[in-house]
Amino acid sequence: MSSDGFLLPLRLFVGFRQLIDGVHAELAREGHPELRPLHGFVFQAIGLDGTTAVELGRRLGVSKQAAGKTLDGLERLGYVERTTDPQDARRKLVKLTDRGVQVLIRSAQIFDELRAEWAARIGPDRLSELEQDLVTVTGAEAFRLDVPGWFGS
Amino acid sequence: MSSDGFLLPLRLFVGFRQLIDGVHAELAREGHPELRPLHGFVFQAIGLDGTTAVELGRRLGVSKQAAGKTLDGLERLGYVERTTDPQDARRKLVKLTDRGVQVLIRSAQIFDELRAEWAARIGPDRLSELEQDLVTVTGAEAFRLDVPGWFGS
DNA sequence: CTAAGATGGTCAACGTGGTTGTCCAAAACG
DNA sequence: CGTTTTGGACAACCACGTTGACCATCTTAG
Repeated sequence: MSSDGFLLPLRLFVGFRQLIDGVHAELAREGHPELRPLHGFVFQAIGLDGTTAVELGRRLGVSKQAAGKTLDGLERLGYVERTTDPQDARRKLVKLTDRGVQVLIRSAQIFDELRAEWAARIGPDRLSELEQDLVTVTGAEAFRLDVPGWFGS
Repeated sequence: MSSDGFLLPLRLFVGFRQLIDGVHAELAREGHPELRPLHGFVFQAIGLDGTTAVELGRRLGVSKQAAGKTLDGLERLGYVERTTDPQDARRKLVKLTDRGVQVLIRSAQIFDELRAEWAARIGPDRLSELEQDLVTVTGAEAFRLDVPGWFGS
């Protein structure tokens, strides 16, 4: 049985999904039930300094239109706001609202908590090794947000 | 900077994606360019014994309709065939064609090869530990195929 | 044995997400 | 200046998953 090689991607994904689901379950409990797994990465990509739709698309590896649509949703939910750039009338600066910043901070905290749970189960040293090994193996590749289209047909 | 906790899910996903992309790049090179990341898991779930659409949906954590649609695509591509069950006229048995079985076997081989590359980079012991730790942490949770809907809004 | 319920499959409608193509206004550059 | 590039938005399109409904068939209870 060569299921050895198959175990690895499976477990990587299950681990990923458990962490993401864990964060969003807690966020939902704290008043943010509308947030989807995708949104966490968008928040992260926007950051505290804000960006533009085009730049966001670049960071996430999707088209500017896709990034724009996602921002539309986040804006409707009140996590993001667009302002015009006084220096450049073409650009619209996208910034997190207070509510958005709160989520970003909370997400980081919850991720840390979940990481601590992992550390408690396998030991902090093993977890550090695991992280280090993943970085070594995967290199500098960035996160791509086009998961739906990538995964599906 | 609490990016520690955020590093973990990111790297898990990047690793997952690199493995999946690696397999499908190679499969594409070998005459299966139409296959999508999703399909590998479907093949695995169908297995050498075959199943039905409903059962497939159960295994993958999606509705029977979604499973049926995916099978439609795979059938059109010639990787799967449906036959009627002589014991039960309601059921349609889904089995991999020869071409489908080939892909399943090749996928396993390529996963093993990619795993070997990882082992070469971080050492076989560290890789085994990594796998073991992931299993310990993630438990018995199954793979869910509803990634597009799960991830997106 | 028949009637009621459960099960397998398919069709249709809907919502979401991403993509390409097109267009326009504002900047940058020659 | 005029031309090219850039940021943004609109539209059409396709893929995937979901729920709801419907039908045929098997199972089971009265």
